[in-house]
Amino acid sequence: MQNGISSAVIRRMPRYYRYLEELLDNGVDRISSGDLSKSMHITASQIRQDLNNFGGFGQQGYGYNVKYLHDEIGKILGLDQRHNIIVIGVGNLGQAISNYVNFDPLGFHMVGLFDVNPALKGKEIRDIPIRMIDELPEFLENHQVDIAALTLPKEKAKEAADLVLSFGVKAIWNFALVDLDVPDDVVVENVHLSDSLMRLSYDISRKNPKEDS
Amino acid sequence: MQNGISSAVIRRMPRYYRYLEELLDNGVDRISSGDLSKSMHITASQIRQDLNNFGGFGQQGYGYNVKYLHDEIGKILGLDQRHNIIVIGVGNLGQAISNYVNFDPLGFHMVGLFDVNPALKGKEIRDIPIRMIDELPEFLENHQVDIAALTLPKEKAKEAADLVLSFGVKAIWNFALVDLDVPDDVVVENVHLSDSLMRLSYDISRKNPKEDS
DNA sequence: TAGATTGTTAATCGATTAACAATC
DNA sequence: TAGATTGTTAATCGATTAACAATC
Repeated sequence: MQNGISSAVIRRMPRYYRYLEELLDNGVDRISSGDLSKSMHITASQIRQDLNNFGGFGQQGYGYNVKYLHDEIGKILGLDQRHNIIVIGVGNLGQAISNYVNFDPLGFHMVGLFDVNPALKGKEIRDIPIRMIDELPEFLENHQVDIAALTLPKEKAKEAADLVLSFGVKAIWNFALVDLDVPDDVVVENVHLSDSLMRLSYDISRKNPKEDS
Repeated sequence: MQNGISSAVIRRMPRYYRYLEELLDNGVDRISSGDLSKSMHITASQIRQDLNNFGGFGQQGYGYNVKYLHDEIGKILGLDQRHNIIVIGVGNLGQAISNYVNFDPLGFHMVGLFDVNPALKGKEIRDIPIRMIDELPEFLENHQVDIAALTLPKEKAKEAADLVLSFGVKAIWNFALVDLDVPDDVVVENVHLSDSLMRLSYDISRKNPKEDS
């Protein structure tokens, strides 16, 4: 029931999870905030503050047990629960996401693919058939869908969002270049690739300024 | 030579750009911070503060000229300059990015595709042939490359990064799940899709808590 | 001129860092 | 026990919001 934890903290959690996983893979079984600090380039203070938003996972004089902390962060992030995902818009990006196998071990599973393009009908990606978008309502009524990934042009993204929301989907992973207005109980996570590219471009000009006055 | 502008501000700039573009498309030619505030759900104060980091683009009593502001933000983000991109790792994600046409109008152009998989050799995406990675050094010597997009497994991402850096590439668009350590004059923009999905998952649990205590 | 809205300074709020007592 | 390192409070720093004089 922990509420109101700042999004700055949340943004760092998956990164902790990743580092801890690597430590696990390397057979490290304990780590101090000081050592983690060095490898992550974050202050030890921030690490301890971040973790203590969720509970005291460490032990004075010892540090943190890697496996335990890893699993606890996993639970915080909801990775102990299964999440079923449908992908709406099976263009290049939609296909890439559907094919991406690394999501499965984290509990995210593709269960349905939808498009408007009849040429795709019946094709399969990792054994999942591509369905036409008009089959979506029936599908949503008969399957548990936790997340809808929107990988379609922005003009169509809004209606797709409205459609899935009207069938009770509560989470949208939005790759379309629109900001979706959704009710309070729905969550949206945006992945705007061109925004990312523009920030990179900004940093490039800043580091290698041409002749800006 | 504007330096030290906070990354919180930079993170918002592409979004302003997008909203202004939409206003332009709709034939709107002036906008006040108050009106923009309403549609973007940001305070008017923040909008004015953000913009004034770069200069006074508005006019008292009038607001901002949409076309002018749009173009100025474009310049700030470096969109007035051409950026040549190579994609290393032409798997599903690499193909998706290579096919994404929306980057071109922003000045980002794919100029080379590289992979290790011989089966891909000679295939083309949008008229760009896929080359083998051992052709990369020669390519870098003969072509202007501004950005290297790394869309390959994390084990290979580090060596790919080292390789392009040794040939003078100064910007990396990193989709691999590693944090790259790079020299000071190199910029890295990370797109970690699974991090994004984990944040979404966190928000889902927060809004619809199961039986957490 | 009167009204509107910016640019900018000052006030508030929140996030990061530092310090240290608690404790394993 | 002595040493190490956490959890947590206090201090600092930075970002957001509010207010208002400047000015178109």
